[in-house]
Amino acid sequence: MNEILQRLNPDQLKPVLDTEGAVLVLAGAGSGKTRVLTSRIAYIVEEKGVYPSSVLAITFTNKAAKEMQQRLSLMIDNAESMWICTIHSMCVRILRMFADRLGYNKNFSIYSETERAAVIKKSFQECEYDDEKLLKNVKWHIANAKMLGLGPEEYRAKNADVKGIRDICNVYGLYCRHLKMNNALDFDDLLTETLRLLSADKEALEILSGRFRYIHVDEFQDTNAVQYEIVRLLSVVHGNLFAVGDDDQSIYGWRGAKIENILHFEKDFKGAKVYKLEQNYRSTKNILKLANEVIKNNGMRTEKVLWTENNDGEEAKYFQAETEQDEALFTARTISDLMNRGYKFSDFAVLMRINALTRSYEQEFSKYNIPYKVFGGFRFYERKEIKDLLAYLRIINNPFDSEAVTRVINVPKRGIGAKTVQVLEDYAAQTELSVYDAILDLDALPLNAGSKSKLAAFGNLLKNLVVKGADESPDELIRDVINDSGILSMYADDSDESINKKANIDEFVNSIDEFCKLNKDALLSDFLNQVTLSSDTDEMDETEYVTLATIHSVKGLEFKVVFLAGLEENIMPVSRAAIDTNELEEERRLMYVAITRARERLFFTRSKSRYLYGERSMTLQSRFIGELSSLLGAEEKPRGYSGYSEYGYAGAARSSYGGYRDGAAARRSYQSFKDKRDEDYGYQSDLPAGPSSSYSAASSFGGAKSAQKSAPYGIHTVKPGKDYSKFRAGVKVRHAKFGEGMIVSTKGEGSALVLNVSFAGLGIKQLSAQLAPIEIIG
DNA sequence: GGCGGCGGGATTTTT
DNA sequence: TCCCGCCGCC
Repeated sequence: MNEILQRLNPDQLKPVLDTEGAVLVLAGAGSGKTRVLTSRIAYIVEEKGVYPSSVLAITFTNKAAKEMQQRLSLMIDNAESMWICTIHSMCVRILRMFADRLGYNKNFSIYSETERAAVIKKSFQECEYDDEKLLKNVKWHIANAKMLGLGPEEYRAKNADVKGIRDICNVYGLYCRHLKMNNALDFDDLLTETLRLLSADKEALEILSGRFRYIHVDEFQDTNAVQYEIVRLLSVVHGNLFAVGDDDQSIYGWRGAKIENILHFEKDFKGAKVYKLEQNYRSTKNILKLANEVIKNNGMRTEKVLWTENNDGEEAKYFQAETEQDEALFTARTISDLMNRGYKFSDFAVLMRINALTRSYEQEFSKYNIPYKVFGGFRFYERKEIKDLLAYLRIINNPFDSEAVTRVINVPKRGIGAKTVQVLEDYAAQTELSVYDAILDLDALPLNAGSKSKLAAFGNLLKNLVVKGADESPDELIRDVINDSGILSMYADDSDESINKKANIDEFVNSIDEFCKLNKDALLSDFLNQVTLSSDTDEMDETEYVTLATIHSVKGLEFKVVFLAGLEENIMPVSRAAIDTNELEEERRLMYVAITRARERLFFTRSKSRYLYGERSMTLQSRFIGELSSLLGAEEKPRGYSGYSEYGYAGAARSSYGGYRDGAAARRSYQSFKDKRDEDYGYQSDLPAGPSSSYSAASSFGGAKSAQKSAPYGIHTVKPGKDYSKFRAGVKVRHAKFGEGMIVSTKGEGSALVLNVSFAGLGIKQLSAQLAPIEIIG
């Protein structure tokens, strides 16, 4: 134990030893708040004799939870009996414990944003509204009401002056009814229902607050009103609440997070003690200076100035590109340069405000054979083919889930169309049963014989699956779903799209296998909950790749080298923030979060023109660059590309994948995936070696590219001794992506040989002979 | 009821 | 640019 405490500085030690009552730690970025949290938990268990099972720790992501659990299991016994999870996971566990008291079946479905939107739309149409503007309004208000924890009636009462509030709340009410009928909860319901349980059911509150004697909340600045209330209720008896947060890092205001939770902590919890951590262990002095410089422009914050004993480090660089390709190219080359100086791919992150900016990076990184992974944006589980399979699983888990039933009633095509579905839904609504019940109650339905027989077949399919669900494990069930539903018949042709989708399905099956292996005796509902509550950063692993991510998704993470891309007005800050001080301040906090992710080197980039939303337009430099101008080092001039002498990096030859995206891929082993792929889809198992060929293989694979966890980058070897002397002006080449072209000039020699190649319709591209996916033709 | 073609709208950020 | 929804024809 002493060993653990000795690793803390005096500021960190104080809150760790202050074990009783309410404690708030204002922890600046990189000040070791995770260490404080884990040390404190270890301390109360080891020194104060607190049972691990009395400990609750709420984290912001599943990844953080997993890491904390791992660290603690090294420090103390019985760490697995602690509840360390996100607040949503915690609520799921609580709700399952008390589901019957709330009128739910404990196998309730959890609806993500997609399902929510679908049900809202359905409710909207059932109310016979058709004004598109009203629909948008409804969506906004439902989200708002949920954030505040208000039901339809309460919300209407509180917003009587809002135009169209009647219509809005009609739809909202119907939406709630649908979810209830489907035995489903959306993300917000998980919170509000838990809160309802805790405030209405004294016994439940007693049981829970009796169990959790010591409550810890990480990223406290990002708790919203409902979450705050849950935490408050849980700790009201003993008052042992330990909250860690940083108001400067509050970036979820749009999701209802309230900085006030931090700012008013002392008022809300009488006798609360507040500690500040301002020493940063992560970044260089130069990086911290920038962080402090930006954030001081915000008005509403607790005064804090980060300092460090670390070195000055490199000055941050600012690069203004002409186009987004240039911007990505600069980054790709800088990464290549730094790779020669001992950095690893996993040391780099390119951070951006919006997902839409990743494209040019994906292209350039592929060209340069820089492996990357995209976080944020479309998740693996959001793909249509995966959602379809998930819907089948959801039905098995919870047959009342009519949303899932209607989703797959005609997937694959069974000749059951919208009209038939309408009849089923009408019947379900009248009888207050589910669509599943309606299908099994065919005789009562006003349908012709043809439709009935089709429905009967579908009903049998579902019934059999549900029966199997009673005693099969998730990995067996998914195979039943695939076999019995005949879903693969949809992707029987050999188009790229079908191959891609089948590969995704394959990965999905693998992910279930892995889940079952990791969690013995796991139930289907455990898997489904995990899937809906996981984010793609949860899937980050030790593999070597560059991280392409939104700033939001890298909260809590750190990288040696950070590129902050797209520093332009209307992107960062995003356009609407220009007119609203609160929003602008949140954008500035985003900037602060982004800067403080960097440990050693920081690059700011922007493009003077950008292709966005289908058109190219000129951009304006971000105001945040202006706020930093006094500190920014010599601007990196766009100097053609002649300034870069190094085009390769040591070890590039080992990398043969162009890059891969999608989070779920990370868990699958490359080898098993490859084998499977080869036998199932008739792939050549021996891809021609070398960057060019494997790049094209990767690109044709679209989203299914798999991380190579078990055999990283060593799988394909580069064609030995590429003969660079053949790359001369006038020679025709074929590029994996650009097609045929002709070399117009060359520069450098050996592995540093650079080619200017002219492609029809694309103009002249500059390519590395060693790395670019090109080959000589004719 | 299925399917192809066309037109309009969209892009903040996510548990 | 891409995706989705709608419409009209098979």
